[in-house]
Amino acid sequence: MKKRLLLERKNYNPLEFEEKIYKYWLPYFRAKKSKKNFIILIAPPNITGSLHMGHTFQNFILDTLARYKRMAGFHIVWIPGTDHAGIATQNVVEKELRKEGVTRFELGREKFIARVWQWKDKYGQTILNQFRRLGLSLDWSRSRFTLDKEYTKTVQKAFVDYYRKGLVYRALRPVNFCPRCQTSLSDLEIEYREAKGNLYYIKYPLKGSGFVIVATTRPETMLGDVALAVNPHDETKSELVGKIAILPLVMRELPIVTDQRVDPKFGAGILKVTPAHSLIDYEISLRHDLPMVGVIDEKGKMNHNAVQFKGLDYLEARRQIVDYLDKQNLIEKIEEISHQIPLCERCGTEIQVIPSDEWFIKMDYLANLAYKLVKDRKVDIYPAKFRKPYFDWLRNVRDWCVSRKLWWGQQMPVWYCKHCHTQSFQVSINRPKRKCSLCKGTEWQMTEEVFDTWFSSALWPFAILYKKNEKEWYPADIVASAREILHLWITRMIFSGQFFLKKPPFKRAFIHSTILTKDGKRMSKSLGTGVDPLELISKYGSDSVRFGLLWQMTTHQDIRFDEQPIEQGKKFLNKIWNAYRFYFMKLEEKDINFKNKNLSSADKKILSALRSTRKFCQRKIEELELGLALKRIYKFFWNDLCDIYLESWKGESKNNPMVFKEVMIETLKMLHPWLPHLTQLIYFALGHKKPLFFERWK
RNA sequence: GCGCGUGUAGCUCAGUGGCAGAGCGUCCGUUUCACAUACGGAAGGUCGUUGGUUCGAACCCAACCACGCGCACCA
Repeated sequence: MKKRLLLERKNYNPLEFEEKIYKYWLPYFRAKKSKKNFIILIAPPNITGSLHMGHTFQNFILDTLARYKRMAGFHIVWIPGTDHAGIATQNVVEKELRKEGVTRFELGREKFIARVWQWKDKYGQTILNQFRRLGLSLDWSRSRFTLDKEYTKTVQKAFVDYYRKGLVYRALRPVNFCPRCQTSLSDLEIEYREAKGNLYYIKYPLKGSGFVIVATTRPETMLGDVALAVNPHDETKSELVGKIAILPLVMRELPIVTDQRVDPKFGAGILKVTPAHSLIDYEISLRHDLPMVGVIDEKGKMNHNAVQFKGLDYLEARRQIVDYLDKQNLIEKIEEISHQIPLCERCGTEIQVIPSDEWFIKMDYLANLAYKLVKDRKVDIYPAKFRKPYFDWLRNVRDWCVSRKLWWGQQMPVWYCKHCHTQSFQVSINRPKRKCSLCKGTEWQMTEEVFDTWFSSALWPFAILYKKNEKEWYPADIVASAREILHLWITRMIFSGQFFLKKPPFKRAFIHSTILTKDGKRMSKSLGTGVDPLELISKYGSDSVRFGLLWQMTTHQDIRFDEQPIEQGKKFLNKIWNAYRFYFMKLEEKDINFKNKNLSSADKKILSALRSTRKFCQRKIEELELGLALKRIYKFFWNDLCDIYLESWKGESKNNPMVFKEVMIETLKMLHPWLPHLTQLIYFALGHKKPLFFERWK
């Protein structure tokens, strides 16, 4: 790729060169230990899909930063990887099976997992190849997967460690349960949908005489009622406190208690307490020492506590119970309301809250760790407006349910006695040698439960950046994340890192804006509102797309996607290409006297503009205001350099060729983080043989 | 309900107290020897609304309206 190339072509076509240039760079992306490392923690994409706008945007930001830092003298460490994405991947493969008419249960655990590995081999690579197409400066020789052997071991060890330090417990507690996925879910894996429903006002007779009215949207759970509750400050209800109500259908006696979680303005101002099927009710039951009576099982069917309704689907049970109550004249009225229904984030099935045997991590100590690190600025959550939601979440967080009854994930290092089953367990990586404390048996079986995929993600920085007695790149300088996984991922990495390595896993967490559709809606594959970044790249080239996205980037506002700035990017590439052509032509035409030290006024102006632009950009890049920096460079290039300075070279010119030369190379360096492929190509054409990112910004 | 953010040209957005800006789009003109993916020019705005502070407000303050997001509730 010589000078000739530049002179021959009046126009630049990015698609022609980008992939070749990327291949040329690869060996130079190797991570190595250095006194001046700049370490980036990648967000490993799920193996479920292909590159979307969010990945593209996030990694363009990081790559631009990486190239800038490299040109400021740092050695970059940026290691790629993919996430097994437990429930998400399991569901995609299940969907595939459904087309073949097979369920995962018919296939069996082992065969099913083999199927998922097949999926992983096929699609896990796809998304990484797409990262290459973006031009990211990643060290491919160290790529990791969250389910590789070493990683799994790290995850299991971490759990054992938590257990030994007393942060893990196993409990029968109501949890969010997806009847289709057949697993528990954390609060963060649920989404809500607005739906119309009925609010049933039901008469509960009082012991002695009279009755109270209780409103509920879910009459079928009333068979699990163990109390009624009113707000302690609700004077209109105070004479009820201490009385006993009778649960219709089963005639159970229900004490009437007070609890502040009751909203006196909702419904009839009386809450039926059903600890087995509501998290709030469960909390109330702990405060009042109430039992838990479950009536719905994990398939969403009524269980033996539901007397004559046993075996019915919960919706059918609701219908029959309302029917029964109505015949007994116990329905006061039915109101139509609009309320939020909890759905499984991954499959859309309505969530049931049911009691289930699960493993929990105590959050108070860990939440406190995470809180302090950000409060003391040991971790910079940036922009600062995300600090408040971070603190709020940690203040209110519940214990973390980390067990999942899925098949795809890291198996928990928990062993149950073959005879006593879940009554007796050991927590250890290897098969326990101890005797069972109940039956003295010595046969242990590893549990089929796996970890919440976010439990493993929380250990990502630890697993990929830290190795004892070897190269250590922990902690990272920066991680970038979408807003929606602030708690799911960022927060949990912070306390996990601090807990295990006594150091937070990164110095700065950058929460970048979201790319929305042109009408400000969420981009979603299923709604068909997504824009495929790869299509854009094959239309305009990677540099143009990078330009277009970064051009629109701000740190404080979401982006409404617009193809136009990408188009503008492509034109800009052409403008740059031609500016360098012009430079060549002039140098060839003129017999340059390099000893000339005189500067024209145009020389002085362009040097000054170059300096101030560079200074401005350095400041803005550190603030991650890449959009502002890019706009400034664009303006400098088009107006100061092309419109004024290059024009001043036309005709008779008193400009100094040395200045010309310097300005053109310095400008090329300044452009490189934004337009890496093009600038590298021109750099070659200028006669250089090394990667442009080895140059330094002055 | 609580919190965060946004509202500036047809569109996407810059603009932190001193003459309202950019890119695209639109209209008119130009193939002049780097680039028609270019160049020259033009039209286009009650800066969400109301009030306040100020010599002066797009910018600071208050209230309101609209939109987006997060959290909680969702019995």
